[in-house]
Formats: sequence, structure tokens, C-alpha cells
Amino acid sequence: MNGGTTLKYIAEKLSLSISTVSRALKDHPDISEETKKRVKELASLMEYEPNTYAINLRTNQSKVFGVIVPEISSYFYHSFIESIEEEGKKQGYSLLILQSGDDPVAEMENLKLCRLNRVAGVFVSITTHTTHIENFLHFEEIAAPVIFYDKVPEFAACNKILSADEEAATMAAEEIIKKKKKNVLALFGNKEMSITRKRLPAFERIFIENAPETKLIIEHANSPEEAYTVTKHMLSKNEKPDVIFCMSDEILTGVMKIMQQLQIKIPDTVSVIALSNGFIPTLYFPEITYVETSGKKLGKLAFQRMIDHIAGKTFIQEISIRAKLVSGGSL
Amino acid sequence: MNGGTTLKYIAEKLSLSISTVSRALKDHPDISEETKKRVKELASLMEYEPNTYAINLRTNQSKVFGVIVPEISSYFYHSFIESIEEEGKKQGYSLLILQSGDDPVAEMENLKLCRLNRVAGVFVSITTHTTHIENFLHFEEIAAPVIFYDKVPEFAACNKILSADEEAATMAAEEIIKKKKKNVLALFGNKEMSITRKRLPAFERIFIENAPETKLIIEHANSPEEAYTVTKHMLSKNEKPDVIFCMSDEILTGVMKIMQQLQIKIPDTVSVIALSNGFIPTLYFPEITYVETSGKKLGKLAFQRMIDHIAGKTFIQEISIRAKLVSGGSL
DNA sequence: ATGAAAGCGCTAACAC
DNA sequence: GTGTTAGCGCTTTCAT
Repeated sequence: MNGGTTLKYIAEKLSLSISTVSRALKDHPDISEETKKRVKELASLMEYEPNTYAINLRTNQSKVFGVIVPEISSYFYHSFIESIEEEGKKQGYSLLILQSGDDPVAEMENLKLCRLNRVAGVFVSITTHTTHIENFLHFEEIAAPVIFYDKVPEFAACNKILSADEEAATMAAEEIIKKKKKNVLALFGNKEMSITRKRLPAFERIFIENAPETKLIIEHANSPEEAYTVTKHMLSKNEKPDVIFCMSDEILTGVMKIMQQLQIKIPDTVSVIALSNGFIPTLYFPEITYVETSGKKLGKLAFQRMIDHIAGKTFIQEISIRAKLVSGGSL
Repeated sequence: MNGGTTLKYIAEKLSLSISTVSRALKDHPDISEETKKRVKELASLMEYEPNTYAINLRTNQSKVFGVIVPEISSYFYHSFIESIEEEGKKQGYSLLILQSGDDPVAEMENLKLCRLNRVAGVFVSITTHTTHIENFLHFEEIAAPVIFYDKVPEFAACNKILSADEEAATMAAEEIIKKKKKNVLALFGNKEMSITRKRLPAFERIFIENAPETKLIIEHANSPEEAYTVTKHMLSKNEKPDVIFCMSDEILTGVMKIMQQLQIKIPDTVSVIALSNGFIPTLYFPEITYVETSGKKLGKLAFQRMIDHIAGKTFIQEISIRAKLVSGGSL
């Protein structure tokens, strides 16, 4: 295995003690230049690599971060993972990717795996059913920092890195008003979802405050199919919306399907605007105007917070990334 | 850390030796039922968890698989990862996800990381520039099994799990012929890519053999944008294609954009068929007919091969997953 | 049926 | 400047 070169082996070859070799490799000041040179030469010749597990055993820590995601197959989450991976690599960290599948039981098992792997820290987006986060808090006390991202516990005091949900919804609403749309169909996800609970009120408020005359119809859809159906229904009415707002990529895909089917001209007949992670809107023509909530940026921020935390800056923080309007021509 | 319960701790509490405790926990036949019971009770009370690193250190192996992907942000790869993750979890394996970004240097670094982490095996999709795979072969000799998937070395003898590229291209071609299309625009990716080199000849051959009268135009596109441009150009000609074949999701997105822009009726005016990993085609109306090359299935197969390999079935194999036609209404 | 001891590879406190 | 020793937590051989 691994060529199997160990400190012991090098020590024997050079008739030195193991500790001398260890220190030489670490440029310990006590060791003579001469010895250092001999040791390093042989080490590189033998392609010596320290045994990670021996080190982990001693330090009870590993250079691995646990990343718990509800599901990998979502543009948002894998762009998050990608970003953590890139940042981590620079500092010698690897990633343990764990899927919770929105199941609190799996989530706890994953947390346990993080403990068993003595991870240096955990990034977690909690499931929609996670109510108790004591386990995470406890984990943080006895094991390693926990950074919550995206789906975070609502009340507890902990490190949270958030998409700018309110800001994004606000920006979309403002853009709609700016474009003088009067008849808004706004599609949101499941009412229980935390992102819905954030995006919806922020969205509504802008209209109430800035354009109370707007006719605003709020609908909820739990899947692209539901979004399709709801939209189809609304478009069949006499008074059609002049703009459709989609809370997420998932909803956008459902809406766009019926738009294509009915061959509705965007933005001439009906405009479209969405909140998105940034890939889906570019698939259509015209490209859909959207407010971006980027997994990549979120990842960078979460990673930085983790590094700070590890470096001892253990104060609690709640950070949001900035939302960004990307104009596509659909509004 | 971890509540910190160790064998030693349990042993002391129970006035037993460490080895007795270790054996009791493993149901070793030598140990009396009485002792087993006492040990197990205390262990579960203390939430004893064996220290992974100590075990890894002794066994020089870990229950972790390395997964090297060119990029996480591709539906194909993350569905592959997802599938490996699910299968692995059942057997107690975790995943070390490494991105090569299509860079051979990063690829080698990732392989090294796999070695340092004493992974139980490596799944790798090589970069387009990887020419030497000695390192992988060497790794396999000294460390752990290597399963190549998707992008695999062409000539070397090694375990390969492949998408059914030829079969998929063949099926698409046959479907086109079956639908009596006479004027085919076929868009392929970069000529150097191994999937292009497999899909293109298989696709062409079917027409030559079964429908030589078909007018077949082959074009290459390296990006959605290029696919868009090429398609736009071809659609502006007098003799328009009656069907467009897209080698990949990437190309499909480019093609669909211009189709939407020109408001071309699918399949009435022009039909579309693609080879796909299965998500993108469902975004459009009508849904695009495609031949599926599923990352998920590939993952399952690759995982099974890995398990077999670890179980000692070290013979070399080259396996392809079956392609599947999914009808969407676009052809 | 149980215990003692060695060793996996590494680090660090403590000699000399 | 270099060596000795103990120990991280676990498994396993060899006693008893």
C-alpha cells in the first residue's frame, strides 16, 4: 500500500531515530542541516507521504468537511458543493458529501457519520422536517463547527449563511412594478417551506406599499406539474395576467412548459420573471429575466465563515448573500 | 470529542481487559454471554462508537470511495454521484468527491488524495487530455481497485463501465428512419471527444446501411452557442432539415433556443431527437424524444463492479449500460 | 473464558 | 542535535 514508506523505514535506512526523521521533515530548528538534507532526500526518493490516519488518530481531527445536502441533484446544491470543493482544495480539505433526501433520520445518520469521521466542520442545509437542532448544537460543542446554509433553523442562535430571499423577492417585485405590470400571477412553492415563508411576504409587501392598485394573485405549487396546471388554468381566464412570477426554478420549468404549449409570446403577451440559481432561465428564448440566488456565492461565504470559525472567531453570525438581477428579455 | 467513549474506558468501568471488551462487542464465541451482555449494555449506554481512524490505521483501509469527476455541475455526473452515494450508504461507504475540472494535473492530485485517504476504491472519469493511465494502473496494484466510468481510456486493459454510446446513437438513427425522415441535421460535439468518436460513426453507419437515400448533414458544435448558430444557419436554407439530432444535452439546449426563437413547430415543421441524461428534454413542450444514457444506471453498475472487485473478482471487464428510448412527442 | 502485549504510523514531552 | 518513551484506539496473537 502506498509504496508503504514510513518514518520508521527512513529512520532505519539512515540509522536515525523516528523522531529525528519526523522533525527533520518538519524543519524543526533542532535538527542539523546535514541531517535534514539526508532525510528529505531519501523521503522524496521514496515518495514518502505521511499516513493521514495516524495523524488523524493522534489529533482526533481530519482535514475533511462534511457537507449535508437535501439532494445533490439540484443545480443550487451542486453549485454549492462545487464551490466548497474548490475553496477547500486550496487549503487541503476534502469533502464528505452526505445526502439527507429531506429525511430527518438520514440527516441524523449523516451527522453521526461526520462525527465518526472526525470532520473539521459541517455544512448543513436542514430538511424541511427538522425541528430540533439540539443535536447540531451539541455536535458543535463536542466536535466541530457547524455552518447552516440555505435551509437554516429559524430561531436558534447559530451560524447561518442565507440566500438573500427577501431581497431577491423584493427586487423581482420592484422590477415588475417598474415595468408597469398591473396583473400579476405569482407562483410560490409549498407554504411550509422556509424559502416560501421568506419570499412570499417580502414580495407581497412591495406591492402593498408601492403599487396597491396592482392585481396580485398568489398561487402555490408543489411541483413543476402543479405549476403547469395552475398556470394553464389562470391563462384560460378572461382577465389574463400580464406577468408571471416564479419563486423557483422548479416552478419556472412548469410555467414555461405551458407557455410553450400555448405558444404565448414572451414578453409581448405575458412577461415572465423568476428567482433562480441561474441555469434554467438561460435555456429558453427569450432568456428569462431572473433574480439570482447563487449556490456558488453562498458556498464561498459559508466556507469563509467556516475558516474564520476554525481560526477561533467563534462568534455567531447570520450572513446573507446579495441578490442580483439578470435581465433576459422576458420582462 | 464524540463523547470520547473508548474500549479502554469500558474495560476499566467493567474491570475487564480491553481485548475482552473488543471481542464481546464483536460477538466472539470465546466470550461468555454474561460478559457480552454487560459490555454491550454499557457500550450502548455510553453510545460507544469505534474510532474510525484507529481502525483505518490498523487495516490500512477506509470505508470511503474516491470519486473523480470532470465536473460536478453536470446532470450526468451528479446523477452518477448520487447513485454511488445511495448504493454506498447501504454498505457503509462514504464518498470522497474530487473534481478534476478536465485538468490532468488536478486529476493526478486527486488520485494522490485517494491514496492518502486509503480509499477502498476509486471511480474515475478521465479528462479529455489524459493520455497516460500508468498512474491509475499502478495505483490499482499498490492500493485499491480503480473503476473507469464514462470517459475511459481507449486501449488499456482495465475495468470500464460505459454508457451505451454506440447503441444509443444507433437507436436514435433507427428511430429517425422509422419515422421516415429524409433530411437529417445531426449535431455532434467536439470531434476529439471520445463520446463523439463513438456516437458519430454508429449513427452514420445506420443510415448508410439502412437508408442510404437519406440526406444526412453532420455538423460539430463545441457549445450550446455554437449549436444555436449552426442550427440557425441550417434552418435559413432553402432545403430545411425535417429532423434535428442532438448528440448531447448541451447541444440540445442550443438547438432548442433557436427553435423557440423562430417559433418552429415541433414536430410538425421540424422534429427533434437527442441523446440525453434525462432532465433537459422534459423542460420543453413538446417534451423532446431522447435516448437515455443514465448516470444513475451507470453508477449502479460501476458500484456493483467495485464491490465484486473488492470481493476478489478481479478479472477485467468492460460493461455497457443499455440505452433506452424515451418518447416525448418531438419526433 | 480472559488477559497481556505488540504493533499500525505518527507526535511530543522529556531525557541526554 | 538526537534518542527514548509514551500514547492516540483498536485488533490480534499468544499466553494462562
